[in-house]
Amino acid sequence: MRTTKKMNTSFNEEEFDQLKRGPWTLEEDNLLIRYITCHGEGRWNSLAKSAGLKRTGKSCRLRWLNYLKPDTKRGNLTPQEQILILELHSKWGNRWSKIAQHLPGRTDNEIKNYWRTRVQKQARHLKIDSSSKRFVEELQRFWMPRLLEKVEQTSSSSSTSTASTSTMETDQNKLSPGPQIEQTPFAVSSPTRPSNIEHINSSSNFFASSSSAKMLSQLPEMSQFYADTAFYNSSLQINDTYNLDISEFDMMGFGQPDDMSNLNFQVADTDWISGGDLAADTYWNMDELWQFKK
DNA sequence: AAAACTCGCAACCGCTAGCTC
DNA sequence: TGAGCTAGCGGTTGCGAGTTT
Repeated sequence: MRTTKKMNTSFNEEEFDQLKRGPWTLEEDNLLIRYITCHGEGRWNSLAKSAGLKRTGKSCRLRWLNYLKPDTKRGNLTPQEQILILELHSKWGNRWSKIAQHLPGRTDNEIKNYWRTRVQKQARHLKIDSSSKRFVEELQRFWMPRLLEKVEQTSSSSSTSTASTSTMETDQNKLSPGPQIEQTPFAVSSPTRPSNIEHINSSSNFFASSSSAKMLSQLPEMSQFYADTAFYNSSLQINDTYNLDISEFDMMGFGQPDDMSNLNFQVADTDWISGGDLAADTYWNMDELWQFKK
C-alpha cells in the first residue's frame, strides 16, 4: 500500500487530492481517445486537464501509449517477437524502451512484464542469475531452438489452415476495456511470402550449413529432446554454429530496424551435455517458457 | 464450496535527461 | 547559467483471475 504522496507541480493540493488512481474506466478511455484524436498527443498534464480527466499527465500518457494507441497490439507475444526480445535483451539489457522500438505495437511495459514473468521465472527455475552470461548462453542453446521450432510449426500450420483457429490468435478478446485491435498472427502477416521460416531459410547462414538444415528438419524430434531430461544424458551433439539474421523477420510490415542485421544466435558446441549442475538438476520447462496458454 | 495461493499485467512511483525561459 | 517543467525510463506494487488445496 502506498502511503506517500508527492505533489505534482502541475496541480495544486486540492486538485492533487482529487486525482483519480487505479484502473481506467471506459468513460475515461473514451475521453482520452476523443481528446487526442482532436488535439493530438503531448503536453500531458495540460491535456489531462483539458480533456476533463482527473488523472495526472503521466497516467494519461501511460494509458495512451500502453493501451489506447491505435497501433497497440494486444495479446501474447509471437515466437518471433520472443526471439527478438531475448536477443535484444542480451545486447542491451533492461533497455525496455529501446527493445520495444524493434517490436512494432508492443510497449516497453509489456516487454518488461514478459521478461519478469516468463524469463526471470525460468532463470529462478534454473537457479541462474537472469542477468548472467551463463543464462544468456542457456537461452541461446535451449530456448532459441525451441522458439524457432514454434516458428516452423506456426508457419506450416498457417499454410494449411486459416489463422482463425491458431493459438497465435491470442486471448486479446478477454482483455478489457479498450479498443480491440485486429491482430494478424505473425507468420501469416506477409502474404507475399510463403512463410517466415522459408524466408529465413533462403537468406541466413543458419540454414545454409548442411548440419543446420538437418537440425531444422529434425526440429520436432529435437524439441522432444529439449523437453526430456534424458536428453541431457544423450550423446547427441550439435557442432555447428548457426546464425539467424533477424532483420529478415518482417515485423508486421513496419520495416526493418536499422541495426538489427547480423544478430547471431549460437548453439554452443561444448560442454552442454555434461553441463554440470544445470544438466543434472533441472531442465527447461518449455511449457512455461512457451507463452501461449493452453 | 471456499479458502489459500499463484500468476500476469495494468498502473503507479521515483528518478533523470532534455528542453525552455 | 540555472531553475522549472515535461517526457520518458526502469523498477515496483496491487488487483483480479485462475488454480490448488
